[in-house]
Amino acid sequence: MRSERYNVRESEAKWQKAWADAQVFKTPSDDRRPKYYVLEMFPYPSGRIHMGHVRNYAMGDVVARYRRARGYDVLHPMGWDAFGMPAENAAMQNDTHPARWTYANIDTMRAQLQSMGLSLDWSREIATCDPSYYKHQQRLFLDFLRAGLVARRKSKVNWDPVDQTVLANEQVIDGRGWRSGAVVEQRELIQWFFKITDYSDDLLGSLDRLDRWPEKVRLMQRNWIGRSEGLMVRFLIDPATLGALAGEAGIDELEVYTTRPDTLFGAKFMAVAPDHPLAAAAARHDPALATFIEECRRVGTSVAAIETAEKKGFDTGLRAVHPFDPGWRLPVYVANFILMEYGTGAIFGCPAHDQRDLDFVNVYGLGATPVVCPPGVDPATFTVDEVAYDGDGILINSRFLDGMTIDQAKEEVARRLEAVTIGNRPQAKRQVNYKLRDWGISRQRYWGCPIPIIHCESCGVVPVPKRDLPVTLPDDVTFDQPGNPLDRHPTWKHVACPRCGGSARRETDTMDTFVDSSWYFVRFTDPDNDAAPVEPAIANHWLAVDQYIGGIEHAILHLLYSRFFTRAMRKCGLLDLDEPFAGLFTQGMVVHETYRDALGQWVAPSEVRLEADAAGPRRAVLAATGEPVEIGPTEKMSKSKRNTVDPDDIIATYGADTARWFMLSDSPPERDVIWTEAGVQGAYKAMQRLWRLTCDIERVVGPERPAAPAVFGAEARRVRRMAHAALARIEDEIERFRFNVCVATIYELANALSASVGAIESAPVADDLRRAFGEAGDILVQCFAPMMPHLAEECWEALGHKTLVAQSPWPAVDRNLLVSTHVIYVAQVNGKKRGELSIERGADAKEIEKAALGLDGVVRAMDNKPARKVIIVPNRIVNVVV
RNA sequence: GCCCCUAUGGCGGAACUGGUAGACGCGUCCGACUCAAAAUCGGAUUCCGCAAGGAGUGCUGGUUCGAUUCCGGCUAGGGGCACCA
Repeated sequence: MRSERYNVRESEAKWQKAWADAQVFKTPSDDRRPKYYVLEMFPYPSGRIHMGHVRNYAMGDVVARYRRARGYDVLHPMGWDAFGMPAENAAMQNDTHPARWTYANIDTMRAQLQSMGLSLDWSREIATCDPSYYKHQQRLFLDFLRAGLVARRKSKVNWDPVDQTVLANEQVIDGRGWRSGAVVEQRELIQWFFKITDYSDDLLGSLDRLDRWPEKVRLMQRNWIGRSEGLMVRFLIDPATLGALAGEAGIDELEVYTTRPDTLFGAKFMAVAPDHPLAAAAARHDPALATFIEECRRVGTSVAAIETAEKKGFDTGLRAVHPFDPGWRLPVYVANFILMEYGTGAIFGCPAHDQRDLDFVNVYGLGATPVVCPPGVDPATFTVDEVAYDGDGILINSRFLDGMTIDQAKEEVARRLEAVTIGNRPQAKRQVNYKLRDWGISRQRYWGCPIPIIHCESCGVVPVPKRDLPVTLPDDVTFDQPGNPLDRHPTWKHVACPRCGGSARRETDTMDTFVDSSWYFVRFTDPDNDAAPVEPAIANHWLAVDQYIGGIEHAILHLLYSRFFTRAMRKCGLLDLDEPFAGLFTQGMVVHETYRDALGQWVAPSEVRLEADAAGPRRAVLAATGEPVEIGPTEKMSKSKRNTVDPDDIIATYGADTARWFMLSDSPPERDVIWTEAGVQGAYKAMQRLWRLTCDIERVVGPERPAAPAVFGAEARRVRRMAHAALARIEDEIERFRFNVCVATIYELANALSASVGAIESAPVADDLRRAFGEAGDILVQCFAPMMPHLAEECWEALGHKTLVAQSPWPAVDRNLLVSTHVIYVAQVNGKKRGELSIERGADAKEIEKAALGLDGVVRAMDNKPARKVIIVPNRIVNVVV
């Protein structure tokens, strides 16, 4: 007789050791079975794992264990995204070294992850801050450089004044640094760039083929890449208006990019960005304009500034000639709402059909002539004053375009202007534009991968020869002042030029940490390779990642960069792969109620006692003092609001299986899960119930499993049918990432088996039924094994197995059991249920109709009226229409 | 401003491609066991109604024998992008 209570702590330790001893999760490199690569986004070693990690890795582990049972050669690795600012901040605050802080955190978090019982191949563990990793990243940089995918140029950058470093566009959120939250400033610096824009079109077009990605993520990337089709149009400047500028180069014309060439006859003005060369040229002769430009710069690009800023402009005095009318002049303004970074930094303004242009002319009184008339509106009376019209319609007030649709007019304008030649070039050409910018990777920080470049006064920019890699970070650095410790290190940056041997200077910028995470999934396929970043044959075998799982917050940054890296590595001959992640799942967050005490201070859940009040509202008090606590909104777990729960505490109290089970029950994986104490206790009870059920089944089955009988009796058939139906459903739901429905199905099976076993009063039980219970018990345990692996091993052993369930093949569904001889029809009258009838499968329509019309409920509802029509849906429903 | 998603009992959520709305869990109530409690087990639990029955998937209109599911129009909540020409 077994213990009635499942001892979580003992069992979890025992089975974790058993898995490790048998090396169950180590992925050999010479397996012939079909491969399956499942990966969860690797963590930043911040100190301790949080519930978000638990959820992420619980899901990934379900997939890994399920695929392993289904006979796949599964790769399921783990590593550390280990470079980054927090390590430097910690170094500053605690007088430690970023490396020591990082590796200590890794040790802590590794132990925590191991306590979760994840089926990871720890022999492949990597940390991006290890020279054995970043050495290869430096090689990749040099490969990319040789392939023309790296650029070094002066550019306006987003400068984070708190972190004292540059940020990529993707890392600026609402005008603030994504990490520090500081308002970002604009600075001009020389930066290293990865030329992600070389792949704008490919990165966009390939999204259509990522059919196992969430539509939401594809859409976000599509918008981020921001493709638009338009026309580049050259406007000549009327020489008579040049004034003091006469004779200067490059000011005789103004090129603009437009997606609405159809509205050319609605043009009222031209405008250029304050940074536009034309603005600069004009400002040299006009101090007032120079002052205006200076003002524009000061306002900056923060969200608040943009929202409150009025449309302002400064008339340069220049006049542009309308491309279709040599006598038509357009004033050229410098305007604060034109961005130098997009298009050509210059526009023609059509106020009637662009809100910004309309706001602008309403300040300067330039008027608005509508040139697109909405359907059903009289062109003679159609005017635009406060709200620009950007909808569909027919061209008006536009000479030869009148009567055309917008598309026809765009085509006509493009066709005509392409045919006009000015100074050997056509006046216009069609052009595709993207919002996507090249990826600036230079960071003025210490704790990152050094960029392997040497600056020599005579040779210029010289790549570090591959034989000299890695360029390692110096250990003896100080963090007692802001700025880059590498830059102020006494000796590190002084080196001999590899080309001429003269004195030279190392590049002191390090790479953006997003570079580290853009190829780690490739490195996992061959992590010990010292000769090269990857072995193409091995990488090509394992990649693409079959299932990638992580948070939606990486929808753009990390996923877009990784897609770029895959293409860049392909160009360098390192990979033969289109896309890195064939399947992507973005999980929801873990959220928790927030609590505040009487003073408004945040209170942690562990300090709060919830008091159930029969019907009234829920109340909470401080556990220590009984003082009331206000229950606030349920939000993402965060340290600042103190609404976190430590996974360690949960695992110590309830076990890893409980935490995993709770994460998978109830909430659909893509939605937020609300963490509650009651929910955890529910999961714990479920675990104990499953254990008791297994013991009950084992008692009925007995020590020896009977052989399969020639014929199963009715009850045995019913038990087997329940088990196989649940199994079929669970397979389907796991593959569709519907773990909450899996959990529900497991409960259903457990409830049914429990009732069935409970009904057995005493021995002896017939062999066929014992056999059926044994089989059903096995299926039940194997179904929850991916989710509660420790409990499953304990149950598997209790059921008399000598093997590990982690190494057992997934049971095969016996489809014959799922087909029953009778089906239940729902009988409806006028679409309302009035009864049901059990009838032999395949009965003909007449028979079904007769049976339905004979049901009491149907007769009553028909109220003596004749049936006008009877609709029969095979095996489902019969509807009588009266 | 533009784009997208979501809305089902007290709560989290089920409902295959239009076919029994509310599976499963939490909570609550009743009962059993117990001196008592915890644990466990059994039952009830969308709303109105004693019942028969009726209403019901954010609101509203439509298609259909039949709509949580499809289409149109709203409302609310959430998210992404954002002077992108």
